Amino acid sequence: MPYLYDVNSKESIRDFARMLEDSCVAEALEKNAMYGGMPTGESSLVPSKEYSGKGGFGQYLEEVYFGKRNDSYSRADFEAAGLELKTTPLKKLGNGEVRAKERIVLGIMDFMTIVNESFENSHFVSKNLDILLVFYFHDSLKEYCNLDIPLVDIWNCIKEDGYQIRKDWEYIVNKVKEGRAHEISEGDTLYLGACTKGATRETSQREQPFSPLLAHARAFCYKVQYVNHIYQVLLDRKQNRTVSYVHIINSPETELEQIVQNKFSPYIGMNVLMICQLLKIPFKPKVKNFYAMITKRILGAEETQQIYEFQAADIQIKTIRIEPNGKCKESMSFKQIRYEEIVDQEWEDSDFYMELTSKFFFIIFKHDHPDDPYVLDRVIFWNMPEKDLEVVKRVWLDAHNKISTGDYKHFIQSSDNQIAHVRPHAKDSSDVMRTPQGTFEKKKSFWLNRNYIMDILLNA
DNA sequence: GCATGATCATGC
DNA sequence: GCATGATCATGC
Repeated sequence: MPYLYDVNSKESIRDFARMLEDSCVAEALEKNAMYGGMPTGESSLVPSKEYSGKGGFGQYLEEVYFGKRNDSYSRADFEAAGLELKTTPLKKLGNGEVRAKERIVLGIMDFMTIVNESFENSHFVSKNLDILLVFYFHDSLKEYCNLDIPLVDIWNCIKEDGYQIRKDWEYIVNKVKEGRAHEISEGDTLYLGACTKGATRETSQREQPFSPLLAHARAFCYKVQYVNHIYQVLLDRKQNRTVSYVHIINSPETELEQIVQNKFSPYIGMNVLMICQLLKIPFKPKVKNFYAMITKRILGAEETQQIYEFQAADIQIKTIRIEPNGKCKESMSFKQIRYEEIVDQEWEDSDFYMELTSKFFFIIFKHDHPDDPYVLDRVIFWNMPEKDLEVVKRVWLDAHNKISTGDYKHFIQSSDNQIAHVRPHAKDSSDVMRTPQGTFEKKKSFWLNRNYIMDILLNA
């Protein structure tokens, strides 16, 4: 069969794939026909079998657009060229901004053999060096051939972010080496994550080499935050935009956490007013990005610059205030619950899970007297341990089930001591949101209990 | 106008 | 003193 691309050339495959950009499969095939025919000589948009579910669009694309049959999944998609095809869905937010809808799953981990691999010679690197990304707008009402494809490009994570990808890989593998595969969490790492694999917890338990405990089967993935970053970087390149970044990690030896601690250390013990004076930023603690701005400046970025790692991993900067009694005052709020969306979501694809498996950067202030200004006590990086995620999963499932059945009155409360709770988060009590039942209910959010936040600080 | 980080007000 | 519901303030 004549291909319209050279199966041995990444560039050729990419260029062929790029005819999908700002277009859709149906349109691109028409364009291709004008240039000399279909990739396989076929002219049908109808695949040999019906594809559906996760990965369905990818399989459809391989057959209908690239003229390949999906007979094997373990081989690289374009084996001869060393290129892996990944279709990745996007969604539009209410304000029109575009976000990745999901993580990109990169292949399952074998706990038993991975402990003998080095990063350079790893299965991960050999399989995922170059990935051909086809970003499309998720739309369950459209046929695959009509899905909008705004961006197509190759991502080489080693070239772009090699130092941190390597650290992430080694962090995950080290947990297996320490006999702690069952404690791996997607929140452990910045870009490369370890997401769970398998339908249920019960059927997805695997043995690990250095512990008798079974661990949840896991796959490497690009975390959803990193997928957002990839999309943004590739889009900026396509549109010839340049963004000014300050990189914290610039050699294999640099540790994000260490550098950040060093940069913050001169400011520990100072009150916020003094810090603002030194950094020459106005003291406006009510401004929404006030603490993000302080962080940026302390880490050496100008107002118009971004800290690369914070943006690429979407590290959540949160301030915590400790009162004279040693306790923190408030619970920590998260995004409001979209009642109509949550009922269709699985826990591990939910907004709350994505937020909780981000890395957190806590800026902790305290004061010894209610009238004293807050003093910077310390900063810590944190991510939620796997066992706590399991608890929050129950809170989420409870909310998920209650929303599905139309019960908006009996969510898990702070006093239930389940790490997280649900409570109102709105402009006022008339600020409501549509539900799957077609009614309107007060806007609510998930919150992390303030007791839990205090426990984190005590143990950190 | 809306989302969200922050904080208040009430009542047990 | 704390949980819970409610609301404010600001940026985009």
